[in-house]
Amino acid sequence: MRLHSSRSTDDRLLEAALELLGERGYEGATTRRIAERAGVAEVTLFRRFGSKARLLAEAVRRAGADFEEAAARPSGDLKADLHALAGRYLRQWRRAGTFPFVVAGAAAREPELRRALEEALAGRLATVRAFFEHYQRQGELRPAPAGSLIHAFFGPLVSAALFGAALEGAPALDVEAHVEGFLGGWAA
Amino acid sequence: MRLHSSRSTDDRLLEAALELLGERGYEGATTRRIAERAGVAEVTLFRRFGSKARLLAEAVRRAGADFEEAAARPSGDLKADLHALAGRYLRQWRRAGTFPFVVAGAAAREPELRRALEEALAGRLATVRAFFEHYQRQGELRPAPAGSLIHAFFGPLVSAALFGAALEGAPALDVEAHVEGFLGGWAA
DNA sequence: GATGAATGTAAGCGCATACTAACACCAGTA
DNA sequence: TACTGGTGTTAGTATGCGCTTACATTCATC
Repeated sequence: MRLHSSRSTDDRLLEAALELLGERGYEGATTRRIAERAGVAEVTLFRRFGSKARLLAEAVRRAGADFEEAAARPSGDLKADLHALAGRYLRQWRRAGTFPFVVAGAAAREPELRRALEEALAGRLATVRAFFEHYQRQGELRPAPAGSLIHAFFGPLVSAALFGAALEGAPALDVEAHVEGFLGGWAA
Repeated sequence: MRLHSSRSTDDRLLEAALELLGERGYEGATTRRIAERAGVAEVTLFRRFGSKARLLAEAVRRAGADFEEAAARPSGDLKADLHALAGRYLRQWRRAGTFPFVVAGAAAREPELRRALEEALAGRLATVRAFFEHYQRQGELRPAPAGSLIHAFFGPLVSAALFGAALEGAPALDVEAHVEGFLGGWAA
């Protein structure tokens, strides 16, 4: 399969797979529905990706790469960077809906998915870690372990997105206040 | 169904459902497997709960109640309370594995599950909110919106648990440092 | 010892799933 | 013209799903 990559067919399948993963979960993203949404015959899906598992793993890898593009590159102005980061991050989670939870849940029992997820997360993590370490070297952040900074800054964004997606009256996160609180706790 | 509640049968079904939800996801938690693990005939499951959806919703409600028991009751010593809270919370998430993500993902397409999840979360949320508001009244925490405090404190715990469950080399969370950072940002 | 509630056993229904086989079409290239 | 690679169409397969029906068994209470 995937002899000469006919890009647009693969693209449409991957995109449809991504959408349906978020909307319907792993088992709900059936090969029929994916093919239908992509405007392609079901058999084409199998011809090009071999199996549902490989298609979905590939789709997750691609979603990870998209996420990566918006990653953290220090500009020199820590506070401005944090604001921009938080905004972009929240927007991505909001657009993703339940997708990350579906994938995290399914990854436990789908080895191909798990590998794709680990790759995607590891890439993101390295970028973010480098971001914080940069500002530690500049002396603007305390020399705490990068893990602490990462969780202190991204954790509240994650929980706001998670509870926002799952619960109607979830408590809101004020980005302004969050950045202030983070700097209060971790600025040098 | 559920005429005279024969507790142990229901209990075993609910427990098995909870385990399988975490291990196999919503669709992977089949009625046959749940019944087998509970040591009960499949038909008994339907006689007592009527449908798979109702059984799983009930199981989620129960998991929420268990979580609730360990909830926050202010002792007067803020720092000690935060430590205890963080420890208990992390332990619960760790034991839960991917269960919360499975539920969050499935809730989007299973209305009964969604209602159960919303109930469980709303209960938890109220307790936690009361905890922070107590210490605000004592003048030990800044008078920020409760949502900001909740996300600032629990967010890092959630992200640590999430990435810990999904990724081998996830960055660790130092609870000690986390509480320090939180107080640095939000203590009055 | 009869009653009735809770459970078990066995068989199966209708349906959707992931995936395959066989064959037809069509565009671009040699 | 002939070939070839990508796709579509149609019709499957085997499997597992949620759920039901009919009948048998256990066991405490009256």
